[in-house]
Amino acid sequence: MAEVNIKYLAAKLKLSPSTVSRALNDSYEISQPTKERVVAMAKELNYQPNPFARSLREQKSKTIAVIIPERINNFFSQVIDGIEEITQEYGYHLLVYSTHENVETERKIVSYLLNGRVDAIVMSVSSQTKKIDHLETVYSKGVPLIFFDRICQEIPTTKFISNDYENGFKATIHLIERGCKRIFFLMLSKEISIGRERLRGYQDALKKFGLPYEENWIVQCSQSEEANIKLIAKILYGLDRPDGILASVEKLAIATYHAARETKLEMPKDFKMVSFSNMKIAGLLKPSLTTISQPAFEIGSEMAKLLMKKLTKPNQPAFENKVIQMPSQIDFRESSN
Amino acid sequence: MAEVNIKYLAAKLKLSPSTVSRALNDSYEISQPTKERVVAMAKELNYQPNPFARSLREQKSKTIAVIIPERINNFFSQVIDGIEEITQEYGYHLLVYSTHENVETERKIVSYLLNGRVDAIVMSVSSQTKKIDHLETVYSKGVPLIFFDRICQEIPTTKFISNDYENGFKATIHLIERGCKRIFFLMLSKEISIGRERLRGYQDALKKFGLPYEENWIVQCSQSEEANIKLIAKILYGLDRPDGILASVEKLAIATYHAARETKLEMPKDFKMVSFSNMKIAGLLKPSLTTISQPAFEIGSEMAKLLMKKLTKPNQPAFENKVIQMPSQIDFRESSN
DNA sequence: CTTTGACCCGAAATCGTTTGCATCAAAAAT
DNA sequence: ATTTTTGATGCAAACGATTTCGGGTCAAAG
Repeated sequence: MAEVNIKYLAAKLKLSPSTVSRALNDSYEISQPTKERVVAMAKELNYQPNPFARSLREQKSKTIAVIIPERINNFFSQVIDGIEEITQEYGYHLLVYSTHENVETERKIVSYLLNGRVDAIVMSVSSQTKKIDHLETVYSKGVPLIFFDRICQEIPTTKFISNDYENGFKATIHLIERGCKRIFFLMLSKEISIGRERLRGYQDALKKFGLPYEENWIVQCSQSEEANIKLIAKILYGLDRPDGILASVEKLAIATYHAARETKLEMPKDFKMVSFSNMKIAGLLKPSLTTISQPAFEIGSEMAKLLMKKLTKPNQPAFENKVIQMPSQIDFRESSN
Repeated sequence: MAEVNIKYLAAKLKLSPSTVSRALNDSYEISQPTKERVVAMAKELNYQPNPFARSLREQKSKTIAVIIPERINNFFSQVIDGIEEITQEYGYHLLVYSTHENVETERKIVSYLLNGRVDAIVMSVSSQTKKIDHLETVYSKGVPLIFFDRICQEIPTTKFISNDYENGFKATIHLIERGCKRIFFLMLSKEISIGRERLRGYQDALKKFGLPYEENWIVQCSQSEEANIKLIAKILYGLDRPDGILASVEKLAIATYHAARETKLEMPKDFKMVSFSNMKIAGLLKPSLTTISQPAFEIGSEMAKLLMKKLTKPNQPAFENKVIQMPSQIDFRESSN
């Protein structure tokens, strides 16, 4: 493990550590020949500067935290791919955390990150997050913070989402046009912004067409897959069962497939469904699923670009308090036809 | 941003930084009353030790790197969930990198990690990895290293895989029993260990049943989804097309679904398929897919347990040079019946 | 002949912790 | 009464990099 550090390098070259440092950082104070000599030797000895020494001195870590509610989810995976695409060019590293939709875990993770370990945080809040004092702490500590998808409106920073309202609206209209009269809305939690926007779109669409709807058509699901399947199956068994379903997140669409199987109901004959989902194989399901998919990769890369601008250029202002919308795409398939 | 550090804390308490440090680390040298006073003040001022100063001093980072070939893959996501489950308890952080199946990217990522940034590396090598000098460098530098799934046999460390040979064998026999005579094997690359083992199982099963097979039944696919679909479609259009397919990785099964659709062939009527896959919704596909799924979460958590033992206890030996097998599960579904 | 400035480099401080060693008072042992 | 032990704390060095400050050389300018 005999680490080769800058002092060792300096000794080898019969130079001082300061000169070596400057040479490696291409300082104007060092002569060309010396620079070359240093760089050559550094390469030969395979010198790698100690990241902690540097971080300590520079007060920055070249590391970004990404906090997501769950890992087994195409949307979030794609977003991270998008982020990495950009940050890798700049030599930044990604610490990835999953909250598993648990607020307590979220609070804990966030608290780990307040000591300068990361230069910025990119996050999508858990569905259970109601109190947001931990997020306010992050903001007030001055850690650059960006939200996406599940955003927290109260914190004045930049947020990236898709046109959720519009797509909730469009999807509902699509179902109405396909003849649905009793359209249910499945959501994870009232807390999350994304669900609320999609819900508003749904409600406004019904209103526009003068369709009545009842409170219990808005179904609050939980984190438990089994519980959700049971809940949805119960709804499908009911006398006043839906003829249309709008699932605000992918996992609820999946649960609905299982529930449909259990109740022996068939899409799109017995009811139709549209879901927000970034599943790649939506077209291979039985029946294939009509989806509204967000430009996940682009959301990730756009966020990263904004971050890199802020972190690598001097005198950058704080992130503006605004919401950036990136359009989703609707793919019509069998489940709603 | 006025950071509260140990010096500030010491001044407030009218103690020296060393005493404060020892008190916070619960050293026996410090009296109980002082300890309490220090801890109380630390809490009040919300003191968070600077991780870089600590890492620099301690020569360890409490960070582990996880390197995977792709993010949009249930198997890898589950593995990471498993790792995180354990490491989080110990206060370790996870740097996650994707190579996108690209060796050059893999080399670059690995080289970033040789400077002590991480205390250990957990990885699954890219399908293109043939030369392994970069991995040897990691090993020789003494960075604890564990492989999983796509392992590198040449490096003498602990590796975690599933019973791939056995399952390749079983899956093939299953297809044979279902009447298949011309079973093709789809693989990503000859380089990856996992593919080789599964292939051996396939070959031995055919041999056992005295079934002849031709070289071109072993199909080498690429990274491009489209190219794979075209390739498989071409095979399915062929006169000597397969009546059974064993896909050694999930993405090739997906490609086969698309190819089948293109060629208007139907599973399981025209050909049957079994795939290695950790897809959760294999049962919802049309037709539902017979899968061999690895205990991904457990693989992750077992690796993490081994790591934590090594990293948190004193005088731990290097990882043994051995392969740990964790049994997969086969779920028979329509695609092979 | 002195001054100026460009150029190249080194000593030492700094970032925030941890820790080996020194200190020093009080209690215990002689 | 003197020495030894014990317990609690402080001083200063270290970890490995960057950077401020300053020193020296040499050529051009005054």
